[in-house]
Amino acid sequence: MALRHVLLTVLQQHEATGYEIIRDFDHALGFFWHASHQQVYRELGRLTREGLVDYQAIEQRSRPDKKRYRITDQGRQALIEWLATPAAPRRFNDELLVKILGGELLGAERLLKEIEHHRGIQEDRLSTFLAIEAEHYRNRNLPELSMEYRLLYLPLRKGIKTTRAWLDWADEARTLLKDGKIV
Amino acid sequence: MALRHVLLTVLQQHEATGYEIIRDFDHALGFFWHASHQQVYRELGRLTREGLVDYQAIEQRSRPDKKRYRITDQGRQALIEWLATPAAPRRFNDELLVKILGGELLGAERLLKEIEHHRGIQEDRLSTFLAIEAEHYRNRNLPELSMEYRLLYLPLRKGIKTTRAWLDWADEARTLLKDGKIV
DNA sequence: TATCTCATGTAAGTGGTTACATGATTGC
DNA sequence: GCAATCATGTAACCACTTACATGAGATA
Repeated sequence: MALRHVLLTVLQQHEATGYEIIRDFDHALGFFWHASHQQVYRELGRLTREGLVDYQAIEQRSRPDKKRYRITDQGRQALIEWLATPAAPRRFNDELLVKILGGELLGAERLLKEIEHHRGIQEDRLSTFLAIEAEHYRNRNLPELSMEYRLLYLPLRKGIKTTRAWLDWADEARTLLKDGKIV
Repeated sequence: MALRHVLLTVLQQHEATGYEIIRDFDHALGFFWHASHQQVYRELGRLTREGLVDYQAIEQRSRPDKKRYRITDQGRQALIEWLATPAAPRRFNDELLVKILGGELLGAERLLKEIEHHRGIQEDRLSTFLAIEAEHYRNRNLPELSMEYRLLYLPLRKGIKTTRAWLDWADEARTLLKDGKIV
């Protein structure tokens, strides 16, 4: 039930339409949260019914009306309560590791190929992160930036560090698989 | 729909009861996959109905009968097909990072406290991983170990590297938050 | 006396994915 | 002419969590 808190957090920073939030999930927000547009619209509907957000309808020609959402006092209250309760540690399921467990059936060569495929994706991620860092944060005084920007720096740093750790692990995996030490 | 493939992978290595698999999820398997006992029993039921696994009932006094599951040829076939199709890259949702985004409302001090709380958990994880590595893998020739053990080494290494990256990030976060550069 | 381990399940609810639906405007 | 962008939604399905249920034997 954390999506609602993501939405409240975003709306606490600035008003937004569902469409805009969804766009954010494909960009900056997407580095640490994913949600489909169906989820976002549904949750915004619920939050409205429960009085945690409200919206101003903006008429448009030849398009569905925009709904510009705002957090309400009640919503801000709920957000503060959530922020104050410690998050449960995340457990995550990693398909690639399962495939490694099944590696005997697949064979070292095909396993390596799969890992290399993911390496490509991770390398792209890292370049994206580094480009954002170079453009927005390097050679700048953090206190000069808006609070919203500053708060995004820690997630970005986390992305950089964990992606590097992943690539580092992939190097090691490659060595162990190529030497036939594992499969 | 990947839980079924985890179950097939485990059963491909050796026969097991649902109970035993659940126990594994709390131990070695748990480092990269989590599933509740309800999920496991239900999925084993489905796999049986679909003919991908079968089981031998073992009568017991004063306890529910054990069901010792085996993978079938059809199941092995399904597993091979799944192994051969590349996994989609994982996207994951990180509550802690959302809280950082909402950090303005919470304040740097409470944010730090929350991060320290998670640090404790991650440090425990790392010690566990290192203990397992020391006991089972360090100062050993990998090829001497059973295939099953060897295959578990890569996930373990991944756990070690990513947990270290996490702790490393937490150090940085602490510095930035303490200096008041972020919040 | 209480908790843990063994060993299996059902039921209800929430969260998330996939597919379907509409329709004008802008850029290649 | 075709795809992408803007802007919203419904419906069906699947995954996962939480709570409830049983009951003996072993250990503290």
